[in-house]
Amino acid sequence: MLTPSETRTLKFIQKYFVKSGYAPTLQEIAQGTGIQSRGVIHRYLKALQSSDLITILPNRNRGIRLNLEANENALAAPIIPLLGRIAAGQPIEAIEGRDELNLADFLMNADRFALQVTGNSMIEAGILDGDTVIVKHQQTANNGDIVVALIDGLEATLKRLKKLPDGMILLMPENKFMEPRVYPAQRIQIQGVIVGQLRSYQ
Amino acid sequence: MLTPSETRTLKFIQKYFVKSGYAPTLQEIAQGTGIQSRGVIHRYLKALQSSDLITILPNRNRGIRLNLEANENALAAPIIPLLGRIAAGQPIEAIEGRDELNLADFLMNADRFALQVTGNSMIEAGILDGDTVIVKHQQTANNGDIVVALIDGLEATLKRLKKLPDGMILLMPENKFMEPRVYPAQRIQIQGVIVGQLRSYQ
DNA sequence: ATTGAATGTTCTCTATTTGTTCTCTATTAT
DNA sequence: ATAATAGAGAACAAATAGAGAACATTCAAT
Repeated sequence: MLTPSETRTLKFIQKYFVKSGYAPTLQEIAQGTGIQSRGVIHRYLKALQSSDLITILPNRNRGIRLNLEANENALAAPIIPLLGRIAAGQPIEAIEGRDELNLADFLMNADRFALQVTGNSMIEAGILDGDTVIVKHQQTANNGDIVVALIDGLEATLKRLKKLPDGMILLMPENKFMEPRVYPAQRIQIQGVIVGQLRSYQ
Repeated sequence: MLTPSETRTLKFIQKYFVKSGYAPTLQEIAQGTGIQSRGVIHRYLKALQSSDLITILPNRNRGIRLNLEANENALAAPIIPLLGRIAAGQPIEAIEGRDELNLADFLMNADRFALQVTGNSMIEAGILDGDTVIVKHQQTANNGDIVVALIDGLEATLKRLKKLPDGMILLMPENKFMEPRVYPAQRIQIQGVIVGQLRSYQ
């Protein structure tokens, strides 16, 4: 089991690796984690090596190898390191004040549920066939929300909501090959509003 | 049977575990449950150990392990109900044999990290400006994978990978307004492969 | 090949936090 | 009255966190 300092050290190394393609020096780790002494860092590295998380190539500069593949066990907490922003043709840029992504904050809540999407009606909103959407259960929605709507109590559909001035409701697909449809408000029942979307490439 | 204070203590530990990935100190438990004395907390921990709910590693900082039963009851496991499939103009259809979505299976592993995407270069693959991608840290990738690539050890970019027969590497944006680029293999370093993508609408 | 700076390594030392065991007090239910 | 529960807090040993000196090795520039 890692101590918080060891965890901090490992995360910094991982981050550094992705950003620059090679391992940091002890000095750089020290700076990045707010410590003055290289000796302290070295002690943490030995601990990480004992846990099989890294390999130290002895007496080599930047001689740290990450052993993350070997450690296939899932993490205890729904937290993954958030390294920063990536844009085409630029170095990865740090996001101030945020260095981890907590999926619990992001998605978990008692009134949420998931739906798998089939079809391409929302493809221009970046929701593809096979994606999963996280829906917050609620009866009402704002103009422009993507909602799960029940039509005539029968058909369910995922569309963008537009309330028209005459009290009618417009359900808009995000696909130029499909047509928006207009319904009187009483035929439409909102089941929930999209709060998240996710996709697996595995 | 647990006393109310013991239950309160256990709940706090479970919560802390989910949030941070390691156990709290006695001091932190005390603060979190509104108690002044570490000695009191220690007594509760001993009681929880007698009920086989936790294991105390003696004389170690943060040396509390949750035993199986306590782990299963931990509230915030990264699981949300998966209701079924939704398609345009049809009722929600149940998915056989799956009724929950476990984000841990999906995303969590020691060798994963997150990046926030800026720009529109992957828009036709359903990855929009502001989305977060989950990347598996690895040096190699297959043809057609979406990868985080480091060009000349400097610029990082998110593109689809094509290995050309002549040993060159093609980095393809998924945006018809942008051009693919070809590089000699030694200029490109693969930092990881996309295994997931997520978006928040909140 | 030589040299000097940077880097890795091993140490000793210090301070603080943490776990642990006690004793003491107060409240509540039986 | 007695026992169970709840808490405060003192005292001590161990673990953790860190600084920094000293030395060996590596590495890049000359």
